Amino acid sequence: MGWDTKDVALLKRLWSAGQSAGQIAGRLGCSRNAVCGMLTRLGLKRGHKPPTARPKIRPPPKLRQASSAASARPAAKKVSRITAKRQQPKEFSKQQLYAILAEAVRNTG
DNA sequence: CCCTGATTCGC
DNA sequence: GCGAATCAGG
Repeated sequence: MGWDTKDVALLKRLWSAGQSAGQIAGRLGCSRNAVCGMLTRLGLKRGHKPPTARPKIRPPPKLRQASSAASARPAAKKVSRITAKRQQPKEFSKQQLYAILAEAVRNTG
């Protein structure tokens, strides 16, 4: 997932527009985790829920993937909705992107 | 039950 | 720096 300037821009735009990480993730074609992580790295976030309780208590589930640092994977989403996954890469035309953006801003602005 | 958000971990 | 794994709350 090479985060291009446009990707980050779209991410920030949709995020600011009020879109959820899942939505942005879907539009960008990546997992919400990537989007959320990106937002965290960018220093965005909405600051809704404070670090309820996530110190660093991570059991020894070592060995996560065993290949690329951050890239491919069945992405079987451990948590919830383990029934079907997105197959189509979801291609959005510029017009379509502008459409969703318009809709997003329409909702927020 | 599902979705959503945030953090931490491994490369 | 990136994505995945994972918990926590609504």
